[in-house]
Amino acid sequence: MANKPILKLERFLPYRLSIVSNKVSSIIADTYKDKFAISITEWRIMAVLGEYPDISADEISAKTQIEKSILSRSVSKLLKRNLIERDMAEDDRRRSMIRLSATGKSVYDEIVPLSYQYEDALLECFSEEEQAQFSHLIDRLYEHAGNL
Amino acid sequence: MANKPILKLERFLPYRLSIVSNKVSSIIADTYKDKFAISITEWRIMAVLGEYPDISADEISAKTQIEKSILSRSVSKLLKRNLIERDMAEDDRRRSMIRLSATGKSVYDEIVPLSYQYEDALLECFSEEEQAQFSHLIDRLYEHAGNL
DNA sequence: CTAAATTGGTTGCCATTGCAACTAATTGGG
DNA sequence: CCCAATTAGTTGCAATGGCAACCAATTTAG
Repeated sequence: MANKPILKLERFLPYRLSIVSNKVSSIIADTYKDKFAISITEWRIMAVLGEYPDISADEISAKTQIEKSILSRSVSKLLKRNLIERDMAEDDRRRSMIRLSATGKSVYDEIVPLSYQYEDALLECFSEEEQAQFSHLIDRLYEHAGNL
Repeated sequence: MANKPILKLERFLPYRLSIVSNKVSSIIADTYKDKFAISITEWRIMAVLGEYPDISADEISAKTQIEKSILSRSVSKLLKRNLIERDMAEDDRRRSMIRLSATGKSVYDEIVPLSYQYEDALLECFSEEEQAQFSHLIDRLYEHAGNL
């Protein structure tokens, strides 16, 4: 007769990964949600723009893994709130060039330290060595997951 | 003058955690989505029911971290598809007692091995020792994140 | 050149999410 | 007892997500 295993959900690694990731993301989101009314998606867009000013929607999409329709709507919203600016590329009038506005930059400058603070607080449960290990393992897992 | 750091999103741990977790979850979801038309949420419900038959919606919610309104709707859907069964508790007619139906159980029995297979495949990029380490670190991170 | 294919971005539409308000059953305090 | 508070679950509603169809600009092939 067939052996029928059960799944221990709370020990299943993909599940634990998801739970911890969601918890971390939602705590972090709370640090800027209340103060600036910015969503996770919007923050990710602003974050890459802080690092790479004047990139196109497609490039933002590539860097953040945000799907292009979602990105398009988020960009509209951020434009309306004057947190970012956009104009079209000279050489290709389909491509947009997006950057943080002055307001957006000042919001960015406030959120970045908070984010690093939270990351530090989160990782303080690990030793230096464990932090490095964990970081490395996450990178490898990500790479490996891509080839499945 | 103020020192204004930038955020390297792709190296920011909460971000990497989220990306890898989403990738893993979505790959795993594909293994049962096509064949059984079951969503991640639905699968989690079925998974805990396979492990703990005849528990209430509230207990499912506690074990899966699924918010109760979402749970309620998912349960309705699973009932309609005859994947689960429900009746009300004798001693408290508000509380439901939910379990997998025969059909649900057979679906469960098909998905569980696939899940374990995927987990193994995912973790094969780690040595035994690294797997144990990673698992342990995730648990600690989860616990620690809870106290922030 | 010009028509077809590709690319960058937007929009329509429907499913999912999640807070808040609600109903109904149960419990607890006076 | 009985009324207020709590608990289990459902539903309304607005926001978000994501596929697919679409438009317009650009590139490529013939």
